[in-house]
Amino acid sequence: MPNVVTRFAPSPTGFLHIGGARTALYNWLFARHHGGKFLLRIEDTDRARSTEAAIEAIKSGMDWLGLEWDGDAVSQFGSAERHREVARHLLDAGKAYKCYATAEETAELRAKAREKREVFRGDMWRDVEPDATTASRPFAVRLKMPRTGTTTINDRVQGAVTVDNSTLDDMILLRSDGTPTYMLAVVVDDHDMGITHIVRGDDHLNNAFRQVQLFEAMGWDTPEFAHIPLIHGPDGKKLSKRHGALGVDAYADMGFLPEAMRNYLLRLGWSHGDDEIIPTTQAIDWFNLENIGKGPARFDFDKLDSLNVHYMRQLAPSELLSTIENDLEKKTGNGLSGTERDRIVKAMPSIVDRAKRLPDVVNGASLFCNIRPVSLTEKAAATLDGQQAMLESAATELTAITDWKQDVIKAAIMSFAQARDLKMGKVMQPIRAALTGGAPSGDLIELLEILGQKETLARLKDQATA
RNA sequence: GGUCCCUUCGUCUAGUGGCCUAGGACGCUGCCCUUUCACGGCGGAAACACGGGUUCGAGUCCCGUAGGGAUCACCA
Repeated sequence: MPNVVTRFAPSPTGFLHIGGARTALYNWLFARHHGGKFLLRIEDTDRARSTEAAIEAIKSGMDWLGLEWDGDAVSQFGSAERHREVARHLLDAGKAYKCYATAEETAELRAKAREKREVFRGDMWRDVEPDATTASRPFAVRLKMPRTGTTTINDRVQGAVTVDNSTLDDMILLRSDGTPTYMLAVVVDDHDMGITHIVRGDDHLNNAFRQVQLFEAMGWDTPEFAHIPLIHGPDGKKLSKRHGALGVDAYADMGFLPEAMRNYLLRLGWSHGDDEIIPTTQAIDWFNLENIGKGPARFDFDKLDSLNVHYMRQLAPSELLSTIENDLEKKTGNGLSGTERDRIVKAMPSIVDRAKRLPDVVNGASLFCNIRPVSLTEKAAATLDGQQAMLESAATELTAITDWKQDVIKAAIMSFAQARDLKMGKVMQPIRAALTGGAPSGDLIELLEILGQKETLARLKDQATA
């Protein structure tokens, strides 16, 4: 398939939500798979609702996801003159006409038609000759839709979908203030930008039939369409803010890795046999339009989490550390020292073992920083209550160790417990509480070793004297 | 309401008429490992929306019913 060109065309009225992110991903994947181009076009023809902040949010969301677009992002509004020119051309060719009805009149007629259960085509001026009374009035430009026959789209996802032309309305191309509508703008832009494949949400499927008519009126080739099903919330209803209708930046903040997000979004509505773990390079290799599912999919945080766990474990300890470093320093309030860094890298495998999201890693890693005095949870405080003397002598026991290694430490603690006729748990639990303050932590002996004798003793003594 | 689309375990899905006593993943769950938390290992429960056809044979094809969704702007 030569010269594939796809595009992602969001309207800048908010952040890049999860559905848009998936649409962008599919477009990107398809283009990369075919060695084609992936373009970004901002659909900002609605001046009132478009904001610069939203444009930035969309771009940064795509950056985070690693969806690089080719060339500069295009502003649809910037081509308004070209859109008007096309409308004029259609007018001259008799394929469009001037409609002098006001917005209010139109709304009224529409309501009536609906009451009578008739299709509203908006064609009240279609066959009326303009006369002296209309000459000075503002007008909208409408496309003359065919009245007979059918239009069928061979959608790459939905299959062949046919609609009666009689249900198509004479859509507005130019508003009465002379500005182009989205319907006109998309078609013109998609043609001008040489888009070969339009991959978008299936909320646009109905629009596609009308857009096809516009392509044909201009004598342009119609691109291939692929309308992908929408993403729903966990309850099967439309995504709301309560669910996952957050910006992708929110997912970044929650501590998901972009690679995990890509894998999740890819599998949400697309499949490749039984494969679940599909890194991006593999995805580019495999992606196609045919394997996109037809039904809407629900968003599921658990599955996203499990993918996130997988990709966190894929990262080398030092890589993971550098991705959380900023957050870690924010948490501890200090820059990372060399020893702290060494401890964290050493402990990383066990930290990651019990982490689902990046903040879990941050918390786990923070235990290996110099964070004295350790702040205690209520539970930890209760565990420590009355154990001061025991901790004191345990610390003394540990001070005697000259070879600070796990097996040596373990042996020391065991003999310490035995000598006092204490169960291991009775010794381990207070030590853990003193060292971690009650934060989730891994193997205690390993923690001691990595923390080092000095820091361990210091933390123990903090609680022993408390 | 009109038009269009969709319907396999709780969720994401495999399945393109016989390989399906329906497979995988997440989640749930039993056991094992673990003198701590988790990880891990081995198991388990769990679905073809319903009703008619077509066919030697249907999750797979057709029709109907039900349910869900999208859309019906001088928004995009």
